[in-house]
Amino acid sequence: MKAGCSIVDKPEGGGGYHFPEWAYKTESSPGSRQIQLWHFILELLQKEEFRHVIAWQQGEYGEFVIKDPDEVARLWGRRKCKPQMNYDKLSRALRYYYNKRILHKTKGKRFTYKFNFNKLVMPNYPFINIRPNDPSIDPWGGWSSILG
DNA sequence: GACGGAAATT
DNA sequence: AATTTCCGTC
Repeated sequence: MKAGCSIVDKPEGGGGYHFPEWAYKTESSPGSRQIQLWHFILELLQKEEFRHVIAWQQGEYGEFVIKDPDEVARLWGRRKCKPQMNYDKLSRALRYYYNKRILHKTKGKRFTYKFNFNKLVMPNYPFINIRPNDPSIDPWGGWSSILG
């Protein structure tokens, strides 16, 4: 029993959006669904209220900047019930995504990473049809029209 | 800050 | 398997 930390994950910001059931890992534990870090990142990127914490980088499709590493780590730690989470540990998890081809680092740019959309997200996760709230920013670069 | 090995945790 | 934790190295 983890008091104060619900099994069912709630999206940050209290918005209505969340990934469908099958998008979550259901591995061993029968009742527990664990959100993936990159799902969480996309969730934050989708909301305007977190624009000062993490946001899409204009110009490069799929590239985002963590403007407030401590806050992102705090939010992630809250979601996963890991109060001791920090950017050092969160970034290690992001680094494991390099070999998995989910993300890669934008070298030289501080706190900047980029999703490998074409390689993994689009082919395997068609449910990701979220749109940026700001029309001037289109991280999906043309894919949005295909996704509808 | 960023990287990645190693061990622990869930 | 996907992190979380810890840490030496650059």
